[in-house]
Amino acid sequence: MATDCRNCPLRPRPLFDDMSESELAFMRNFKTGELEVEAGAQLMMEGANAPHLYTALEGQGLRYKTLETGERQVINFVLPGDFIGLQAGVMNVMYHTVEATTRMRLCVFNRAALWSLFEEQPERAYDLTWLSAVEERFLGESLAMLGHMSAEQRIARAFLRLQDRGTALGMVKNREMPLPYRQQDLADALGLSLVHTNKTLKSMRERGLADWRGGSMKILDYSGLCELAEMEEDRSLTPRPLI
Amino acid sequence: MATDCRNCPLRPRPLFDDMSESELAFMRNFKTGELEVEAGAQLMMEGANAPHLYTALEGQGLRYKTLETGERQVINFVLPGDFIGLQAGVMNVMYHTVEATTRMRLCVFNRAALWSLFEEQPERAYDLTWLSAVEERFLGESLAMLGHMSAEQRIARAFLRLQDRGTALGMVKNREMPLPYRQQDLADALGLSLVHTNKTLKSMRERGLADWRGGSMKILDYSGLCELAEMEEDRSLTPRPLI
DNA sequence: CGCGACGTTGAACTCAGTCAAAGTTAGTGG
DNA sequence: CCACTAACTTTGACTGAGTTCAACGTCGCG
Repeated sequence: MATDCRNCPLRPRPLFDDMSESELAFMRNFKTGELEVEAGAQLMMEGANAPHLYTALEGQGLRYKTLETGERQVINFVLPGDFIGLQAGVMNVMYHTVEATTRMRLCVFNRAALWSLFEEQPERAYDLTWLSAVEERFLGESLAMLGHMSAEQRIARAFLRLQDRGTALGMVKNREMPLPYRQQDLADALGLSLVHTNKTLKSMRERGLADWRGGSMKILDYSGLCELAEMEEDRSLTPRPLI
Repeated sequence: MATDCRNCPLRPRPLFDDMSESELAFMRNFKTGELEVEAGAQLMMEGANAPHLYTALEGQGLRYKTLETGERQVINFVLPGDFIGLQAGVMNVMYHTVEATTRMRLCVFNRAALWSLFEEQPERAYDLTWLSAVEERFLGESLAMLGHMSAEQRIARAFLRLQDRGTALGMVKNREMPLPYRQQDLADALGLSLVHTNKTLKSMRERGLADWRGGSMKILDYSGLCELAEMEEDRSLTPRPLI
């Protein structure tokens, strides 16, 4: 039973912008259904086109590129509210793969209708560009992270960024949130080897900074982590459009 | 004397998509003038808003982020045809700085008119999103590069990417193109130290791969560089919109 | 119970960073 | 025309964070 956009569980969150009546009407029409996929499913494949666009409703996933050498670069972690398939939508081909890490529920949009969005809903088109610009910003920050930070700092920063997003989505209780990824996933996101990631995680656990085991990540020393990651202690995410 | 968009020196290049009459008319109106800046000028500043958007017409520049520690992360090299200020346009603030490396000539657009672009010119809005998606793709590749490649490979890849862009812009003669950056700029782009960049450049020069000195970069062994960079020898850039 | 996926640990090695100093070049002003 | 400076490049020596290799441990599942 598909959720009506009017009852979207995500949109009421302060993280997401309000939607006008006309936008809502458009979205209800734009949305063609819902999809539930099992953990491990590939939603989008690098090099392929895709007939659908998605917005994650529930569950968690990964975006990654596969390199010629077989290694992976994780581009980002996919959480509820994330729009999936913009590249395929405008460029007709994906340049990274999107995979479900847990079982996921997704809103499905018809790619062919994307053009009508630009024609009929300039606000929504603007929002799409906004999202793309945010992603660009995020990737720029990731680049800086890989270019200039130690393993410990990268992990601290990744944890804090995830916690920020998790907080805005109500996934955090008592500085603890579900993080159902493997160590290899984090290593591939941060440009580190699995072994070194493992050792650094252990040291951070022992030093009482953060504890990530069994699919759940808990921040133990918030201030310490912020300092390590060179991040403000007082942060909040800018509200963003939901598509 | 400002160039009329009808006589745009860039648009006829195969790198750029054709433009319809109505798009051209819109662009002529959207463009409010031209700006010429000296080498070293900052066009956009991180954290600040900007009243204007630009498209580079001539000259070369840099996009970079400044980190808390004072280090820089170069995000990308700015060449003619690049659109500057999308972040400021949609997010009201830049998250990186854009600086002219050489004297530059730029088309100037009024930021306030950006919204009219979305309202009146869905094709142009689509193009803008397209550009943003391309940038996202590029950053994803850069991330993979920093995460998984050796210093030599990163430099090889950077050179080839620049040469691809330079070729499409007619800046390459005999596998040689102007590259007016400092070694520090490349180092900051690739997440390497200046010293190591210098030594790697020397070794690549001595091994007959590529020679970059005095503001000019020449590829000596194309096949060798491609192999090193894990790139196809036979590449071409997808035509893209010019804004 | 055995297999596969994931996590943990130790040892050896190496690529790249840091430090420190000298060389080169272009520009400036006396 | 030459001393002087500032920006950039080059070089050598030393160091260490992170990789690689190779096991071993643990847990859930068919």
